[in-house]
Amino acid sequence: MPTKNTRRSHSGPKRDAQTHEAILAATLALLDDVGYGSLTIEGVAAKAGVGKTTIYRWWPSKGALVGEALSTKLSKGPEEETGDLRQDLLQTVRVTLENYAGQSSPVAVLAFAAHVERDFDLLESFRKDFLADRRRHGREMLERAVSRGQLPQDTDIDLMMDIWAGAIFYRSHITGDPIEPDFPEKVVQLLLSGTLPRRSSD
Amino acid sequence: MPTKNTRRSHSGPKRDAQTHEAILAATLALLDDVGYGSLTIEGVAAKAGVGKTTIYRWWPSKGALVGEALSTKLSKGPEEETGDLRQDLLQTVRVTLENYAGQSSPVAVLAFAAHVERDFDLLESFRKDFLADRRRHGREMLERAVSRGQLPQDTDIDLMMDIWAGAIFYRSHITGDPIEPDFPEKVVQLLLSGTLPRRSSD
Amino acid sequence: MPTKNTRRSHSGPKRDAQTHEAILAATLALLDDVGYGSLTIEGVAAKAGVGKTTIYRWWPSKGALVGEALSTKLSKGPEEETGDLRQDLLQTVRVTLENYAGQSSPVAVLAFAAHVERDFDLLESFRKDFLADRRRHGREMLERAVSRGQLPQDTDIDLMMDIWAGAIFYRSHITGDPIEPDFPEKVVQLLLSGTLPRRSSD
Amino acid sequence: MPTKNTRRSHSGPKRDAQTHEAILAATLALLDDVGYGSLTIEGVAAKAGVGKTTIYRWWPSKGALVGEALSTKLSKGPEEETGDLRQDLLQTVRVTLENYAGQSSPVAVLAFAAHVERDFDLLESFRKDFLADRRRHGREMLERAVSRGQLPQDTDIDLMMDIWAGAIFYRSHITGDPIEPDFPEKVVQLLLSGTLPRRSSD
DNA sequence: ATTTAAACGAGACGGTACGTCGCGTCTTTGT
DNA sequence: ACAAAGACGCGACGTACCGTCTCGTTTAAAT
Repeated sequence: MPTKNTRRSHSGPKRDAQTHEAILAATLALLDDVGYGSLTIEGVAAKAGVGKTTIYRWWPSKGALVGEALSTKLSKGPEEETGDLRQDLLQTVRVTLENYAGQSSPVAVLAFAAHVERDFDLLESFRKDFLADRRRHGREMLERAVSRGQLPQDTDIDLMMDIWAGAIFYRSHITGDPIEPDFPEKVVQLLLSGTLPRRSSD
Repeated sequence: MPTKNTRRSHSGPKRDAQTHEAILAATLALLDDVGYGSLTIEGVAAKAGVGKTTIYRWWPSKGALVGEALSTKLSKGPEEETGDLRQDLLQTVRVTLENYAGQSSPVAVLAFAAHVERDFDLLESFRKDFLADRRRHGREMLERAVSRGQLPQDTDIDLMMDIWAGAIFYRSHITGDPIEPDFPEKVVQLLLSGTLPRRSSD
Repeated sequence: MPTKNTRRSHSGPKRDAQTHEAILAATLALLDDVGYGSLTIEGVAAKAGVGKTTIYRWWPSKGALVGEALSTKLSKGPEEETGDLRQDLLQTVRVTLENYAGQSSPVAVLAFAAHVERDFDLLESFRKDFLADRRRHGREMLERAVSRGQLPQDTDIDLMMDIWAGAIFYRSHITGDPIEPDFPEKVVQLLLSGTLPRRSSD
Repeated sequence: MPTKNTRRSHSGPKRDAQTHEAILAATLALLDDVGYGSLTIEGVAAKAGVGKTTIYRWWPSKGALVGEALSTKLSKGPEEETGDLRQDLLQTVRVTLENYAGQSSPVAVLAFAAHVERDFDLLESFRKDFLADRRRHGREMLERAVSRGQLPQDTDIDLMMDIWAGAIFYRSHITGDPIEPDFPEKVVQLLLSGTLPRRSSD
């Protein structure tokens, strides 16, 4: 069965797909060029060759616009799962690293998150849509590891995710220290075995 | 007739200590009320009963002003050290938690950090002064633990600090999930022993 | 003894005279160039090399700005009076002609009047200040003529003024017919003696 | 299936007479409500229940639309002529008074005239069609009076018309003074006999 | 004790961007 | 097929703050 078009009687959004994409592209370009704080709707409009009105018609605020633009860029997780906990964890950490510290406009995530904190509506959709989508894979992967007995029944999955995401986020945006290629391995090692020496083999 | 003027100023540039404090206090108050993004120099000046000029005389930018205001609020670490690694770590994590997720204006930290990312001069002093001051205690505490043999020689101290600070930062500012009272214990436990079950007692 | 505030009447408007004049000049220039309807505050600001804010600080609306600009251009009446009714009337009609149909920005008067009709505050000041100032001379001149017996006691002075001003206004702005040099004489002649032939000499 | 649609129009361009009238009616209604300056095409379209496109299809500009709307409201002159100059003049002045100062949307005439001054095409048709139509009756009436010897051969008919129309226009739109019921009589008296006392009877 | 130079409050200034409104054109959609 | 509905690029609106710049007025230090 082809279209199950849910549009009722008529009209619908009627929005111009090309224009829409031009706006998102201009937004991402300007995030790279000038950063979130200096990004202006007028600037996006000019760069996209579009009227300001068109932007305001579809996005209620700069935050919402940037949020959608970032959504199109950030991965929701690796595609495959090996069943090997350490390997799967490593894959997931690497995706997070790419999302939060990759070369292309990662800086904006911080400013976007900052902006979002004061905008309740946007905060809702940021957490419900954006974040939840990107945490789902990791959560399910860990849940499977628990059910397979690779992790204890009482494992705090949220804590694990906050630790790896937080470490990446904090290092890349707050301390600014370089993130070495073995950073994901180290994080995974610490997550699994901690820092203290083990009596027996690891 | 005794002066009702309590001013006592002296050193270097003739700046008025009362005025200075009124500005910082107004800044902190407005951070709480309206957030970093909506904080304006004009607003601070009005709230402090001060001319804009006076603010611009002493701080080059909104970021610098907020940075100094936050510095006066955020702790540099616990005063004492027990020598018990787990206890000392717990104390330090709790201070970080208070700094980043305490009730009073913690939100601004995120926005401040976001702003700072595009302001190179400010970024420098933020990392060299503000952050380094607040990381020094934890680093030295961990270094002592290593030298006492409580932690392996090759312990990645920066990684440990990024993990606890990042977890707190990420949960309080990004996911927004509640932080339970046992959160520091859980973080410390994971930092020390990881998630995997140990063969022998922990 | 508390400080008695020595500030009493000072500060005042503190406005920049040069800027003020540049704005009025730019306004008059643009009235000539593009007309009242197409005159924009942004245009005036740009031409005067001034921020929009400065204009809005001192004038509440485009109408008020144009009103003041026109006030500086339009004469309040001839300086001298001969006592010869026909001559004095002629002088006054000629001033009105120059005001309403002179080469420099007379067109704007019509549009200004049109705008003013929907702006009650501006209408008040237009009639109380602008118009009254420009009608005073004619009214007093005619009153003196009445008291000298040159005109009947029951002369309707307002009607006379409306007739000559209206004729000029109507011809120059509504019908657009050319106004010949003898137009003032013809108006004065009609005002004094009407159109019908007189039994005796005129 | 027979149409229950009562629309019947078709001649020339296929324009819908009902729609056309609805637009003109909405235009007049909005002229009264908000005035010429605040009248918008979008407002007319909304009030008439019509698409903007339809308006733009038939009228090139707001001025043209208002011009046509006003044309349908303003009289071209009294129907009968008595041959008594004073009476006929009085009738004509009264019609002009009703057109320019009557209760229904007279204000718009001024604004329309103002707009028209900068729109050359519209100005042409305003003067050639609208005005000429409404001045024809007065002109012909006066010409007949001249040919009957009731007025001198060299009477300046245009001047007479400008004087009564101008006086009405000026008083109602510029000075704003009230127009008493005997205003037409006074104007006619002055037009015919002037202000100066006559030696013999009037 | 008086002078003097700074720091101060106030706020005007030239600007930039805001978010809104209406323009006149062009496209889609439903009857 | 036509016209309503309305999206579009555009330009001006009037507002809020920016950071700079005079203005007098304190006020503490150096005469």
